[in-house]
Amino acid sequence: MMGERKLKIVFMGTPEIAVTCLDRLVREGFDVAAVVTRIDKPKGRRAILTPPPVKVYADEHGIPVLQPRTLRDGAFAGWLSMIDPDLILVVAFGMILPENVLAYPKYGCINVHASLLPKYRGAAPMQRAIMEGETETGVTIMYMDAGLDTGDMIFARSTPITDSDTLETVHDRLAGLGADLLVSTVRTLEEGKTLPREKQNGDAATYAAKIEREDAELDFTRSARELDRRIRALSPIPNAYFTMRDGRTVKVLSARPAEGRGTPGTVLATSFDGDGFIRVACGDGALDLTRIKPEGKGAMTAADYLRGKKLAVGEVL
RNA sequence: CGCGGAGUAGAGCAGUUUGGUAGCUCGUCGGGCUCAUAACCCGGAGGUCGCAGGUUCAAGUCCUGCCUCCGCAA
Repeated sequence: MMGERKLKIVFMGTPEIAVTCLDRLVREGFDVAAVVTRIDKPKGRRAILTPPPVKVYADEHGIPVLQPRTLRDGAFAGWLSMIDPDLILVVAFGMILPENVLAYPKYGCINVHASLLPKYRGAAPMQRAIMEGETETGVTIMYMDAGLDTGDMIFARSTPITDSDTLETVHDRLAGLGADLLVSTVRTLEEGKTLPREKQNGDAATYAAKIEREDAELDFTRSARELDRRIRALSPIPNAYFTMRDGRTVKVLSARPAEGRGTPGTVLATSFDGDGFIRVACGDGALDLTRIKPEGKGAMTAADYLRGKKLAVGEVL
């Protein structure tokens, strides 16, 4: 086609959601000249050095990978001018881009963020949105600037959050939407057209802080609805948990709100029907725990747990 | 050598301290019974107790080495 120009792209990203986007770009035939991702980090009990998903993908597809320790030195600047990209695409990268990098590509640095900006700027937008009981969320494509997710918005697309959504389902949906929008974005640029550009309303901004251990703790004095959201927002990683009287920890893999009342943390009822459930009284209502993972054990249904451990109507927390 | 829990029937567990015939709750198979229940009653099958070696008359249990799973921490 006339006026089309192939843009040389550098892709920066780290986890799965970035792989989804990168994969789509590659499949669509865009010129991904190189990938930048974070350095391998120790994972698991033996502290085994594990490469980020994006590195694994890039290696499998023969795309050059750079894993800089910092972006703020001459080495990175030199590498960048050697590649000389027209456009930098960033998806869940995990490192701050310094001014000289932001200013380098002719077509700018474009980011995919998993929320409807300006809400939920920051590290854990999907988890926070589910936790807060939002009924919809989405993805936003934006031009990056020096602030944290504060750049001008290009495209956005929303998706509802239902009562049965978990981090996993929302993540997968947003990854798909993000990849779609990213493709449209690059395609528009290659067609020589101008992208829409809208400033964020900073007054409406909220911040989605990284999930800390304390965020995953279930406090049964809170409402059942709230706890249910927290469980879904942290499933399957890292999973919400509570601590039993003996100090052992129990992760709640899945649960659902139920009728019932009592002193928070009290077991109100148990069932062996199907997967079974353990009904725990909350500050408001009750929660049926259906799949759990006791400390040191594997995942199991409530029924399985009850088969091995006698549970009367005693307290839990 | 980061800290800790665990591996026993298809599932979840007890038994290990004080070595002495493999146990519980389910599931499963066969039979009976009920309007009904995580139903109930009767009977049966199903285990090289993670792997290897050692001690012992005798090891799920004690000793040594190894493998695997899980929680915390990074």
